[in-house]
Amino acid sequence: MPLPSKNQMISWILPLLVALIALIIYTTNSQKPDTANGNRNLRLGNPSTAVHDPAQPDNYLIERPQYVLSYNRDHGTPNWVSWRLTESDLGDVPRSNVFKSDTTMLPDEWYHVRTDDYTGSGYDRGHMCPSADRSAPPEENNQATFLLTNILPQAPNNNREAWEQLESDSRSWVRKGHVLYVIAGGDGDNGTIADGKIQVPKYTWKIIVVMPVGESDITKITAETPVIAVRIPNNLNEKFGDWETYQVTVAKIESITGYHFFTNLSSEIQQSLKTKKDPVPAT
DNA sequence: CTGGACCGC
DNA sequence: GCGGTCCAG
Repeated sequence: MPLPSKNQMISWILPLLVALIALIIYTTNSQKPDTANGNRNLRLGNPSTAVHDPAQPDNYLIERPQYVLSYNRDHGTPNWVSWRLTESDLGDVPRSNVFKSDTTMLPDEWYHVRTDDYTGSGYDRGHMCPSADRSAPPEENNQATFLLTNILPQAPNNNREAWEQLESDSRSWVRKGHVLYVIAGGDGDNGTIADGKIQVPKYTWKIIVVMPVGESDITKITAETPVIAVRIPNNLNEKFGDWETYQVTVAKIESITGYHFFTNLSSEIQQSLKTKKDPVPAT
């Protein structure tokens, strides 16, 4: 058997080396996800300084191309979910409708909330980043919104009425050319479901920064940029009004949650955005 | 996966 | 009617 030529050696070793290096880069990156500020969904700041570190199980950063969130292991829900919404996020991908445990982003030994945990609870599997906000191809965008780390138990009348109407109006603003920076979550204690594995929040809240038409760069945000914030009761059998009924200041949500929003903006602009209640943009 | 329900526009 | 949110089987 003749010795392999130099060329044959290279044809074997080179791909092997490339594969090895790629594997090293891949594993290194999956342990250290993109820095939070580089993700388009978290440009305004990280409200609870969440980190992707199992030592902080109740403020555990999960970054996806579709949204970024802080997960609370002991609540089985996100603390908050943050995403950017633009016209190019809206498309024709059908609603996946398949709620799934998040098996890729949580430490193996943590409890992984299952779709069955919500069945018969009386609460909806309430999307924070909505399905319809991630309807542009590929399908993974929509499927990602059905991961249960993006879900919290939401009273049906909250989810399907006031909350849904605000989501729908938001998409209407986006179709008129506005880019939105959105962050949503729950606060308070309305008991638990699934034998205590999932905490039900007493309120759901949402903050929306409405960018000038055609702008997505946060340096274009001024003290006059509209901000819409709501905090909606999450009680079964609550009688709900229009979402405008529930408008609050961002300062109110900060004082209740202890989070700090808009930390990537100047303190002057923060002060303005947090203390005003803006009129509702035209839909 | 399908079919059925709700709601608001 | 439609499009959005779900549910149960």
